[in-house]
Amino acid sequence: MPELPEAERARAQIEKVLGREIVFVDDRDTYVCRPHAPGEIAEALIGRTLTVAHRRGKFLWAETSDDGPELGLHLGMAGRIAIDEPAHEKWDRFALEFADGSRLALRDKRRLGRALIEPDFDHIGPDAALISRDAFRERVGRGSMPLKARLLDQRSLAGVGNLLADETLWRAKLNPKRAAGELSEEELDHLRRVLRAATRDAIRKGGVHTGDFIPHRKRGHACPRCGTTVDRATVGGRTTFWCPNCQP
DNA sequence: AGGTCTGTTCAGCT
DNA sequence: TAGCTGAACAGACC
Repeated sequence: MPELPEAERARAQIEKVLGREIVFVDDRDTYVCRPHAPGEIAEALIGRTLTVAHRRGKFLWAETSDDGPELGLHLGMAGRIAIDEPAHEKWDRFALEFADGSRLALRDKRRLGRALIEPDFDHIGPDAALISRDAFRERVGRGSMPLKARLLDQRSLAGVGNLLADETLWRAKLNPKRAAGELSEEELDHLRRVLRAATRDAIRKGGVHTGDFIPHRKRGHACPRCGTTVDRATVGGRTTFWCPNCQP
């Protein structure tokens, strides 16, 4: 279940194959490669190389040589980038093969990942790890939506998933159900600092889904800070855990 | 073995 | 327009 930290690892993986000539593209999965027909992505990429790998939030894209189209990739909920691993017939939803025999695959059990050319990121907000203080105040601190729902909205802010949202709100001692627009500037600034720190920690630990990032995120578990049993509810359409004592 | 849960994005409502 | 709901997917889990 990739979030920003996992996406950054994936971007680094893509960097390993920059400059290699693409000789084959497996774009047969019309769901993952929508809206393209089979062969369209292949036609656009064969003969070119990937030149630069970018990321904003969870969205990945690579520039291609000779003014070629950009290649957009998204890991969905279960995807990862596999470099030079033996091909997996079922789970490799998209793949590039290079002239030197190496291979890049979008390996995704759930099939919610995406691969497409000329991706459009106009509607995606600034990266959660890079957003300025003023932009954060403006984009997050508005509206009547629950604060957690606002953090998960990739148009407001790109990169925060369910686990990172819970971890960040727990560290910041903010209740996920509070209306985002009712936070003070001080609370928003604090939230932004905590979010950046939590994101850095998650990247360092190799991702947010390693198990120990937010250990109390289970029914009936105790808050690591005060021992209170955590509450559980659906907020913004997502399962949410919080400490009713620390996050009033 | 079957039902429930999982998370992100997007379409389609109000 | 803002915000909410459910569909899409398919494996993990109980």
